[in-house]
Amino acid sequence: MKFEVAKLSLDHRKLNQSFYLQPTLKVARELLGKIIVRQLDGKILAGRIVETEAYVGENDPACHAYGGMTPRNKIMYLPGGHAYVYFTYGMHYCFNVVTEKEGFPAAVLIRAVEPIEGIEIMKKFRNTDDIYNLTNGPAKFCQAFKIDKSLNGVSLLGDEIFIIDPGIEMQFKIGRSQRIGISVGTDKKWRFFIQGNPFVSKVKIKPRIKNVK
DNA sequence: CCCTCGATAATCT
DNA sequence: GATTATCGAGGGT
Repeated sequence: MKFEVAKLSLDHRKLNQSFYLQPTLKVARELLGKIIVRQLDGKILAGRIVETEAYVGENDPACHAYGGMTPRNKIMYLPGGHAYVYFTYGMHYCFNVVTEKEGFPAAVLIRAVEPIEGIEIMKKFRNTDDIYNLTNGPAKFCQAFKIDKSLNGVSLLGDEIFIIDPGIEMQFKIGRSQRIGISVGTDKKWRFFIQGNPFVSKVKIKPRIKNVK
């Protein structure tokens, strides 16, 4: 049947665990151009990853694992190749790819993708027809792909959500900047994106206000 | 186009 | 009690 053929093809190109066990900054860069696939009720949603951010270990003050393990961040301590999904600002989800070996808490935040398949479904989930506003932000991507905490901790080698190599050479320049929306760790340029791609998020560097009474 | 601000609740201290 | 790896509405330019 049609669905099985598609599934076999996707399995063939699925990134394996050794990819995710690599250093987080490398994974963050190499995820650019890869295709993230969500299977939902027999339907496929897919998009090209165009923007990522790295969060690396207990010494990175912007990483959720800064200061050690908590109930929320324990998924980051799993071996690379798991999904880490968290809830923030009282209404949004963010999706991360866990990286590196078991016990080392690190992950890559998927900040934006370019819609490829299932675009009409994404428009419904996002309640907009503007294709440039579907997936150009970490919480927008989650809403478009129906990602919530039920995916927290699932394996990226499974069928619910995974990443594949498109198998064709794509030429692009990688841009980098400090990470977005954080108040610490702003000295690290650990945000990566495909330069010139129109589906990259609109950047607003958060103004630093500290010690204000 | 731009910028400011409010929403809204899990999470951690 | 404070903060938050965000987004969209609203109003000004």
